Amino acid sequence: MSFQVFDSLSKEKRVFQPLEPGVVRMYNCGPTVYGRAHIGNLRTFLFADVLRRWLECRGLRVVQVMNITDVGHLLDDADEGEDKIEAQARREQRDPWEISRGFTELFLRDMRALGCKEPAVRPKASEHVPEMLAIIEGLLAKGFAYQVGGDVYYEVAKFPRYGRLSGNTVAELEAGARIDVREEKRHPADFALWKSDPKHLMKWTSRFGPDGFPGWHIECSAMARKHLGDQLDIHTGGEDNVFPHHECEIAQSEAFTEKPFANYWMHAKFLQVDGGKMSKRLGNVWNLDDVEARGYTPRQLRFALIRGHYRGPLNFTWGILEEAKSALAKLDDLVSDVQAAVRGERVAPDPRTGAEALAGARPRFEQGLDDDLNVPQALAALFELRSAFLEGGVGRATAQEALDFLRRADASLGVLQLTEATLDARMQQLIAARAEARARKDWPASDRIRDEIAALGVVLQDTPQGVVWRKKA
RNA sequence: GGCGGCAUAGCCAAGUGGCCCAAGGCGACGGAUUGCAAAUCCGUUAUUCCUCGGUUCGAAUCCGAGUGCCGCCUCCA
Repeated sequence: MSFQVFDSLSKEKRVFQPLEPGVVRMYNCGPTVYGRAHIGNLRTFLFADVLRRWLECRGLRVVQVMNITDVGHLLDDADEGEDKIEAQARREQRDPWEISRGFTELFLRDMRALGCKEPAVRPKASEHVPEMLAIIEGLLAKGFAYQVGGDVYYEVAKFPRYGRLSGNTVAELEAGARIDVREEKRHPADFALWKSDPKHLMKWTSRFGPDGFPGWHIECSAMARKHLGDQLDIHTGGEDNVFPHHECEIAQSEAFTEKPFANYWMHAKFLQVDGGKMSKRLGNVWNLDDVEARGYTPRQLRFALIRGHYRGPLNFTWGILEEAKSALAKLDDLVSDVQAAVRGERVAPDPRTGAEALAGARPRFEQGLDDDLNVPQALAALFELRSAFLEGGVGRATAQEALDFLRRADASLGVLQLTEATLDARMQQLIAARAEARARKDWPASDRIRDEIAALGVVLQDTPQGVVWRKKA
């Protein structure tokens, strides 16, 4: 079976085939660091992380590039010109560079907390201005761009494929006619490659003047090209990036290099909160701190956000997080039961017991992820394995193989807890003390100790085979 | 107004022409286990896939119409 991905450009599932055998060049549209990443942002980046992990599990070397947009993301794409980071800086009365540095730090911390693997490169827009200017010059030379005073615009009419990704062709944009006409532009859909404005704080000198700064779309074209070359295998982003951002990137990059830009475009569906768009007004723009303040761990959030298919809508509520927490605890139990069986605890007499269930779960898991990252399918395989082991038991040899499988499952999903839990001396003492109390049938004392143990995060179960303990996340 | 997506049990969520009287999860209910248990286990929980037509030997899956919801076109992953 081969890995299939849904390509939003061709709008069909296609077998994934890297341009260079064995290597995947992947560009993930990263955050604009003018604010704290919220759970909607996080969903998109978690999708990119799972994608990267699965490609690696399939034996491919992934060169993952995720940018940080720290300059150039205009508030208004129709170009009136305030930069989002500068706007935030003005609100906070702080230096824009300080704003972007601060939120970049927070973003990286969130990514680490959520178990996202570190990309090979995290380029910053502000450090790629010369590369952007090089593309702009090239586009001017080829006649795809034109200069008006200190501004440079891309002329969409010159690029016939404009609109292929989003369906917003030049003709349809005219029909829609919601773009403000700016006198100096030749067509309302033309977008800025470079702007000049003396009031700007983050600005660069170029032949277009001393007060220049880049347009929003050019940075990704420039960074992708610098770090991955003219052609990428995969380009990802949130669905809101389809238009205008990615449409414009294609126009810039392909006009400049005369080669197809990305072979596969993958877009994660928007996250909703309480059935609608999250909004500052409703106060439901949650971030990782809010989630933790409610008593949930980053790992639980990760599970909740990757549990559904990335192309399906996800309606976030505190309820689904609670649900995710319960479900994840069951998977944790599966892991610790298998680990115990590997140690020879609570194993079935026949070492091969459970082998059939494992033989069924493994391909189901793989086929799920191979089918455009069908995480729900892959997870179902894990839950089925759990039921089968509980019902029929697991032998020691099978347990060892199952543990290898779970390691692979975790390598791709990043949500399991595979480090073996151990009990410290104090905990062992408490458990022994409780056993003693139980032997004396001193139930009040036994229950008191059990509560104490529970408060320390360990749950005890009395089974016919003795006491089983589990750490609860 | 233009472009696009989605509608499956109480809830979340796979499946996209026969393996489906529809996976998996959460919850609920019943039972088991237990000194007790909020812990654990077992069982039950959609003859049906938004509605109405159509295509087909056969449709949740294809086509048409309708309804509802969502996204983009303006900030946003």
